[in-house]
Amino acid sequence: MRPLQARLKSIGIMLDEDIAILDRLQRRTRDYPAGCIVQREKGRMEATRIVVTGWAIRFRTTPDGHRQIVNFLLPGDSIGLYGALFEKSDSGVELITDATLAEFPCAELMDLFRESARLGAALCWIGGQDERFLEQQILRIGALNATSRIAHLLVELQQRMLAAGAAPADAMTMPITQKLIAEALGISHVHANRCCRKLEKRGLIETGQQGLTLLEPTELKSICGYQSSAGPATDLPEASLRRLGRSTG
Amino acid sequence: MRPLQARLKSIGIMLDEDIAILDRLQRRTRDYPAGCIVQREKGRMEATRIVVTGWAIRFRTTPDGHRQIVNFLLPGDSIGLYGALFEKSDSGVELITDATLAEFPCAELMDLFRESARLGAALCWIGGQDERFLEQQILRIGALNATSRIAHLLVELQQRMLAAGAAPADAMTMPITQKLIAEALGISHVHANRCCRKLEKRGLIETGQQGLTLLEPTELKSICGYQSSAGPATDLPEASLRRLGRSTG
DNA sequence: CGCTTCCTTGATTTATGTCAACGTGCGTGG
DNA sequence: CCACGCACGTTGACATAAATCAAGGAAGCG
Repeated sequence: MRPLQARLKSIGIMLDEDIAILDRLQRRTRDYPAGCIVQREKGRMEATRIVVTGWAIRFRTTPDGHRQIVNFLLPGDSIGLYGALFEKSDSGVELITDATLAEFPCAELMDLFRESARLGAALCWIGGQDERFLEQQILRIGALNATSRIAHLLVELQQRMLAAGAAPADAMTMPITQKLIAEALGISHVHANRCCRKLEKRGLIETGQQGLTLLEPTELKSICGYQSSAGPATDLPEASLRRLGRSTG
Repeated sequence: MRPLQARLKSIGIMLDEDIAILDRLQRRTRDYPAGCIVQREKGRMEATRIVVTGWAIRFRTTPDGHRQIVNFLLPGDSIGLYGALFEKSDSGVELITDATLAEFPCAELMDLFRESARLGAALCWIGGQDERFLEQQILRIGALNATSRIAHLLVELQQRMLAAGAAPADAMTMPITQKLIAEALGISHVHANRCCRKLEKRGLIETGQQGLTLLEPTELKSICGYQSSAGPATDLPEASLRRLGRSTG
């Protein structure tokens, strides 16, 4: 199953017909190589895209050339979900691995809203989750020290991989470099390296050529005081579910 | 005119009937004193609220007691816009001035989506803007030094006041303390004070008992490399406007 | 009047940035 | 095949931004 469907299925309101609609929406996919800029900063948003496989980053650049990663995009995440509502994007999107993206015109998304109120709500829910990820990022950068920031980020990414349907074993290894960690967390890559080495020496993570591996997620959580956000299964209020079920017709 | 209407009117798709609907949605208001916690962290979201007058903060707290402000809420901003989609809120909301809030059940918002596709899109647009504010906040905290962070925050808040319909003169003074600035930008209040004093001595801002005043917004922008996001007037693509106009019926 | 909150400033410590150098793997092109 | 450049990781020495500790002043408020 595609990761978007996996995420939405976990909130418990998806019917088979909804899954079919989502399959249709993502029928056109395209492969891109790592390093590809899928969305330019201040550029037009032409299409809505959904990450099917691979990882990407959403970033912004300051006038002095400093690049800040605002969020990582994993399978199941959207690029330009509100594309129909905004002429331009403030942030850019770059692929950090080879990736497969599902692409469709922004307008098709609005048709989907008409077709199924449940799905419309589900996609708003995705958007709301994005906002939570940004809040988590602010918490990390604003309130934690460098080592805790790294632990916090790694734990969040793992949770998100699991939510997108990755097998628990696969969700331990992620295709990120120390440089990316540094750019995401507002620290220098030298300092990021030192903190990573510290975590590695404590046996909490492992770095290899294909990425970074979490060895002790539980301990990582404890050193950064990670608070998991409200679980998806219990998150959608029952009253809303019934409402949406009715209005679909 | 209420600030929410002012913000939406500036994007150019509001008809008189839409304004009337928004007026009706905000017919029930309630006054709260400064310091009031309107939404508890990890608490249930009972209602959707819109700030009519006054300022608030959205915050999160780490296990070690550090409070991080993730966003400021100004007149026209929403609290719990996606209330129907999430059982609990991850962040808390506290009023930093006396405030008037419009309150209505989350479900009423979904009725509104059915009533006017234009308004539904407009409210998604508000949600999308919130996301941009969070991205700005990440950029500030992650990529700028303390003084620039302060300048950047102040400029953004002023822009947002203007967008909500404040008179240009009023948009110069904001009801925030140095402690709040520190909590928002991830710096100590002592350091925030030193940076503020530096800006004050350069004649860029002024601090008085009723708040902080921007004297030289232009220069503040230049010292932090502030990039204004795409303007609202040109932001909603024409194609979407026409689409929405039709589907309203 | 005492309490609280906010602002202010100085002295000192600490976390993190910067600069510099070097190793490794890896793809590219000769 | 080798030589080369390039991106990434690693480590040390040093510089600096910012945190912490400490103390006090001013304004609001019961």
